[in-house]
Amino acid sequence: MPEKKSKQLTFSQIDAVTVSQRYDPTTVFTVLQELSHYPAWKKFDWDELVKKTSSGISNAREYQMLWRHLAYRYSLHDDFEADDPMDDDSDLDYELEPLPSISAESTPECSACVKVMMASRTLSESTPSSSTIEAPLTVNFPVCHSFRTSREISDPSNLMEQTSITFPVTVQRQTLPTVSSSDALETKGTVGGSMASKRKRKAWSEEEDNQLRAAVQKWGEGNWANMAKGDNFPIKRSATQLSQRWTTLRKKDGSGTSGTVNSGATVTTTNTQYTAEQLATRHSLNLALDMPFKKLTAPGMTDPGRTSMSINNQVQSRNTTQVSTVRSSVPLQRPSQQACGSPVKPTATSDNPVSRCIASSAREIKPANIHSGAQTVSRSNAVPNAASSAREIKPANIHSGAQTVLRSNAVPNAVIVARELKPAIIHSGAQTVSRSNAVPNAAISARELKPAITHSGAQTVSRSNGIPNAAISAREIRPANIHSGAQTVSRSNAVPNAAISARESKPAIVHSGAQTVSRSNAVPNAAISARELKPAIVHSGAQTVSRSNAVPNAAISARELKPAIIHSGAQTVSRSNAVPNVSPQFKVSQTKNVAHLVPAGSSMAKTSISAGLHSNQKVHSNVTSVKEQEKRVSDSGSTPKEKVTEKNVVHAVPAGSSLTKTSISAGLPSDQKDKHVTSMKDHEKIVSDPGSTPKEKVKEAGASALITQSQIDNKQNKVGLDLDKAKSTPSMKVLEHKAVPQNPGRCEEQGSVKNSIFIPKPTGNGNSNLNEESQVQNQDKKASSVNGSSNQPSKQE
DNA sequence: CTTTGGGTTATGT
DNA sequence: ACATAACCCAAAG
Repeated sequence: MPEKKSKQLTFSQIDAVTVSQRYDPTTVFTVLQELSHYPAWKKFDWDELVKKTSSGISNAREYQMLWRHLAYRYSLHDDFEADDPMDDDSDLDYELEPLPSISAESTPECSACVKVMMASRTLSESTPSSSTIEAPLTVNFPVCHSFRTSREISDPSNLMEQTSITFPVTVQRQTLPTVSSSDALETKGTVGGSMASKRKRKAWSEEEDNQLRAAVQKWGEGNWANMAKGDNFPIKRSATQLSQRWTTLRKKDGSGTSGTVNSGATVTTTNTQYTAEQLATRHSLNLALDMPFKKLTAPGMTDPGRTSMSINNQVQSRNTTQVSTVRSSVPLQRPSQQACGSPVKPTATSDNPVSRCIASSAREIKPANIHSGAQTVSRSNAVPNAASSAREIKPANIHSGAQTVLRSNAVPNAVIVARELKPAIIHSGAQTVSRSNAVPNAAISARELKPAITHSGAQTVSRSNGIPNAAISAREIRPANIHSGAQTVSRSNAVPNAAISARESKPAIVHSGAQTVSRSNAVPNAAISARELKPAIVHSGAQTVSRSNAVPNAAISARELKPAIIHSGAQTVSRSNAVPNVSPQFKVSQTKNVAHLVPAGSSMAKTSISAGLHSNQKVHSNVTSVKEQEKRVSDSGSTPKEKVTEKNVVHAVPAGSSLTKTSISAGLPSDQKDKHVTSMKDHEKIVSDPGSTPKEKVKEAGASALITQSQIDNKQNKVGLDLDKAKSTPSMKVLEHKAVPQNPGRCEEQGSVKNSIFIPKPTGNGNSNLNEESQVQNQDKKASSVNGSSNQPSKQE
């Protein structure tokens, strides 16, 4: 029995056994529960507590002792008549480790312990609830106190044995404490009859959101059915609902406005994530304690760092969402994977400069939350001949940290590999597979970089300076959302004999970032290839496979550049100036797939075309609005003169040349009905409905909308007839760029689609994306004709 | 089975 | 009253 107090002790399994030998789990939980309900501002009045307690403890000193044992490993002595005063809190200076180390094996057992304890409690109390959950629960107890909980095995000699026990556990089903206050639970047939209310909506609570995030983290997106069916899945929603909610959540998280960006160490609600085990434990505790989870704060503590017991600590740290007093300075680790309480940085590093020839690998580094820490697989200084690899680095949230697989200085002959870097959300961090300085003969590869959302971080596979003979490859870079970050596979300066390849870069949405496979300056004998660059939507970013200046003997290839919609960005496969002997395999200006062509400059930093181009939004907004109006029109049969006001139009905000200035998404309507990709359907619908003759106005505010040639080409053939039909709706007012349309006759008259094509203007300075950008702006804004390819935008009645 | 589109409801302005 | 967001259902893929 532990007797000595010491700082940062942990509540060990031995302690648990000690407690359980002495007290019934129900008693323990009751005490904790009562204490947790105790006003936080109040100093514990043990006498008062004991008077009211339902734990069965009648002695205030004993009550206090139990608490202190749980919270601070205070010794469980038998002498309750001790002479030390009750209000002596001196021992409370010695708190337990907030996140004690728990072995990977014992974690599920802890969880199981809680379940069993919960079961015992609910059984003993025989709550008058109707339904019960019955399931065999196999628990592998190295050291535990199962005999008490099962109430059937009563041989204490088994105490320290390692046994595997299967409990027939029957748990009373209890209502989830997750329902928000505004929601009633009456939906699911509480009283035997009325299932009739088929559409009782139930708002998603914060906790449900977090649970969903955790579930997605565990099962991945798409397995909604499995989640919904999952036995211990806490969310009682259908698969469809899960899916829908997830899309909503993603949007939310992607908006970056929901307090998800934290500068400090504290965690806000939306990004707290839980693993399934955590959730299970948490839920079990909820049930066991019969209390809302948020009340598990260490009660009565003035020091928020203090906690009640180890398991409580874990729970607390997972529950930073609503417990304002808990400072989650120590990010939670996935308990089943790693030991709890590991330091902030979940790193697999070989930073030791002394060591040589080290291979460091990290598999499945999956911290739940990385708020300010860096997840790094790195080797820092002067480590020759090293190989570092990281597989499946899947942080759920990286708020301000950098996920990095890098090697920084003077690392010759290194191999850095990162596979499946899948951060769910990177808010401001940089996901980088890079090597920076003077790294000869290196191979850097990253496979499956799939951040779901990158807000302002740069996803980069790069090599910057003076790196001869390097191979840089990135496969399957698929960020779902890149808001302002740059996805880059690049090499910038003076990199001779390099091969840069990027395969399957498929960002779903690139808002203002530049997706670039480029090589900029003075790169002789280089091969740059990009395969399957398929951004779904590029809002204002430039997707570029380019080589700009003085690059002789280069081969640039791009296969399958298939942007679904390029709104204002430039997808370019180009070589601009003074590049002899080039055989680009992909000619942009002649392909249907790339329409909105902006000559890419040499500088990556300057390729953020966003400049005032949110035509996308305009188009979408207008389309959507018109659609809706049309709907109304057709519904009413009238011809209302409705206006689509500028609310639906995203105004042109000239963006600066630097990436940091191109956060177009900020100005975008938060909701495009989630139909970015599919909105062309709306187009079709609009123009294809000849029945109505709405006199609608789609106001343009200065800037004209843009629909790229790819859109036109992809859709126009299909829509062609419909477009013709659409002539019958001349009252619809949409701007049009009559710029060398492939179907000029049609486009000119329909007035329903703005069409603009930008042919790259060969300038004297191919580096100047700024110039290019401004040209685009000019084209867009002033509708000035560049190369005669763009005409004045016109409004039609 | 999941996603998508549309309708409905709730909430904010 | 209107606009938007959130939710639910049904159909499409």
